[in-house]
Amino acid sequence: MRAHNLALVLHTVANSTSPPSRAAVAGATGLTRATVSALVDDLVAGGLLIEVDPPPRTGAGRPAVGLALTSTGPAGLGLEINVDYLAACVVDLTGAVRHRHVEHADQRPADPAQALAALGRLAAAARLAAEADGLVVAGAALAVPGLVAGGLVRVAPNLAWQDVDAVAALRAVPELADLPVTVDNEANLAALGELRVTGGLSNDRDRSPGPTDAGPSGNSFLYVSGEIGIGAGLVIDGELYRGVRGWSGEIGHVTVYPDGRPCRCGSRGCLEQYAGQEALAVDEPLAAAALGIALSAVVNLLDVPVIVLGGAYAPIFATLREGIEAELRARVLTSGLAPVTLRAAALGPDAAMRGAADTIIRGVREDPAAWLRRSA
Amino acid sequence: MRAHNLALVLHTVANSTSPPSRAAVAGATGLTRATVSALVDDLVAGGLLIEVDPPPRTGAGRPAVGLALTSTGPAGLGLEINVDYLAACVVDLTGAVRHRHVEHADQRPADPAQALAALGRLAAAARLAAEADGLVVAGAALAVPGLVAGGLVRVAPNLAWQDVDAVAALRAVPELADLPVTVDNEANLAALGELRVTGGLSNDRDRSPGPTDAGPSGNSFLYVSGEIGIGAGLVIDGELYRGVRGWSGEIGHVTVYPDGRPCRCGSRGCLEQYAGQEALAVDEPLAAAALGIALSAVVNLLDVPVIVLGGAYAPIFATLREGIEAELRARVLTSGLAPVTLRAAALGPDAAMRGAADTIIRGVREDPAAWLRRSA
DNA sequence: CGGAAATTGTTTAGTGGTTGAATTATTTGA
DNA sequence: TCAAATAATTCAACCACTAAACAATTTCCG
Repeated sequence: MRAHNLALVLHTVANSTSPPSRAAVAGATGLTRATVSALVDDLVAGGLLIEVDPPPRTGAGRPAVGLALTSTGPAGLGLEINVDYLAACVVDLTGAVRHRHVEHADQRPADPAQALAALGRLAAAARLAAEADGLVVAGAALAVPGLVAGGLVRVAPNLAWQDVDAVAALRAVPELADLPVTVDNEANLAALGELRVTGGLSNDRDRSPGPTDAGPSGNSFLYVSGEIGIGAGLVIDGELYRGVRGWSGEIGHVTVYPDGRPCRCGSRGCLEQYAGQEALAVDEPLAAAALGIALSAVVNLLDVPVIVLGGAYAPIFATLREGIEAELRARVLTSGLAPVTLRAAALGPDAAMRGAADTIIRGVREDPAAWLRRSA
Repeated sequence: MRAHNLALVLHTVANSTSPPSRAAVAGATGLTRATVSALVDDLVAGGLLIEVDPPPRTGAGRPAVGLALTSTGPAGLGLEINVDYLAACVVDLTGAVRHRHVEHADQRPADPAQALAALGRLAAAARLAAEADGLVVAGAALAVPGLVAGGLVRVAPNLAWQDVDAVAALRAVPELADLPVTVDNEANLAALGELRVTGGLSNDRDRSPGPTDAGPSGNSFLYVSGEIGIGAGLVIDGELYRGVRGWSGEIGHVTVYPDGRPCRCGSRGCLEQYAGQEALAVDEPLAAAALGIALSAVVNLLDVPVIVLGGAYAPIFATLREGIEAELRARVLTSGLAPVTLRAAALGPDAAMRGAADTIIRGVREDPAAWLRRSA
């Protein structure tokens, strides 16, 4: 219960636009001022919150003390390995990117061990730089362009990887040996990165206890990442849906034209053949129509109100938009009742890396009690 | 916290195969025997649990007292209105169907008010019969073949309904005036009915605190209901996913052949035109292929491990199976890593009605504290 | 200016619910 | 017949939250 309330308080502070007072937090959470005081004291002592200059005064009464997330506490290490670059970044509890290291190099000739060793060096450097700033790296997450299951990269076609234990390889680096490390699909993590930047702050779920529970749009969207392959990350009410075995989001192999072009996956008419980077370069209208057909299926099945186009789609969003929306209008059953919002990704190529780092700080935010135990 | 633990204990008892003792519940939940004793006493006093004959002895020691859900406590009233019948059933806390009333009659000539009045009479009779057995009906849920939003039936094409306030109509019946009533889509509720009968009992989510959290299949499946239209209900980890606005599951209007047959929704090539009841009667192999294509999209997107075919598909499952599976093998990216399980629905035409009743008793199970307050 | 009102934050007593240990109850087995 | 084993209850202690009083600090208003 204590753990839950600590998270609740932290969450409330994080989602406030201006530094709230203890009393404001109490009002927002429904807890007593006394309880919030006690919880806040713990969070301050544990280095998760700091007291800051009070927000501009409003009326009579003793002046409030503002609360904010610390920028010198736990941090997340976000890593990414992709076809033509390696990257690492450090994000602090406030969500600010504190360090960012990118190394451009074609990874395809390298074998997995080489690539991961190089990434490990990058990660170690980022960690060192972060700790010089007083940050404590709480964990690392790695984004890969492939299928991940059980902590293993099962297959990453564009890297020519198969059954690679990336976590073990990274933890073999001495400077990272003590860090908890996870791996995840690139599109999934990019979706989380997008969530943090756009919808992440206004959390519709724990709004004040209104009577109507017909949740408004909330933080729900499908992030579509157009690279050589096409991946998607589905976020429902602020939470990433990974699928039962972690293999969700393979929108690239949704059938668009049943008897169409053969795909490297063995099937025919996959979206990837019509809206992948190669096809995109040749025929944009075709890509838009194909995307529209596949996305209509998603909306019909899942009632997702927002679709975010990322990766290679983001820069050419304007030219794709109309073609996609035409298909959505025609093919989504409920398009007359409420339209589907289509927009370009806010984050550029950093989305996956940022999302990876975010999973770490999200972990701290959701279970601050664990962090307090650790730093006690 | 008390409320949470009450639910936890009730859940543990409900999901046990043989009547567990208080000590067994304590072991399974991680609570102390003392705490469980106190909680169980409340649940027994409130009429949710009963003490039953102990399970067969195992060794030395004081014999245990078995615990089980009462069959004379709260009950759910499940209602269904469909093209050619009205139905009502009463399900008790154990999940047993205690009463079942079906009235065959074509509803299309009737206007919504007439149909709902007739259903109201059926529901009132069912409630009366249930209360004669000592049951207390805790609420009612209605299944309709249409789109539901904000408690209203927005559109039910096969009933020719539009913006019907079915809840208000039912509560206008004097015998039902005091009952909480909800409405939901037929396929959604049928999926819940299926969940209760098959996967509902073995709940993978609160299994003992093992280290690996790579959840095994769990209670996740897509229920596809083939009627005149085609609807789907998606269950993820034992929970129904309704979509942000409650409009998920419209698989009938997923595009299968982009330039195919025109559909009454205004689009072209919708699944419904190839695997709806009319198309089904004409060309079964075509229906199977179309279903296979649409279902492949679902699996690629959501990584759903199990697909359940219900409604008109259930009786002809054997003839559809191979055609669907061929498409799944070809079109699902991960079909080589783990196959998709295809099976026929276990419940017949009662599925939606049973699922509706189940939502009510699920409500009681998930918040027993509310029930105790009420019966105190 | 000075006191009343307002607002924040802390202190203190009280309460609900859980834990842990000791106790009672009831059986099997030597 | 007594020891060991298992089930359930009792009771004191404790933790975390609540409610209400209180202290601190400001604005408002005469």
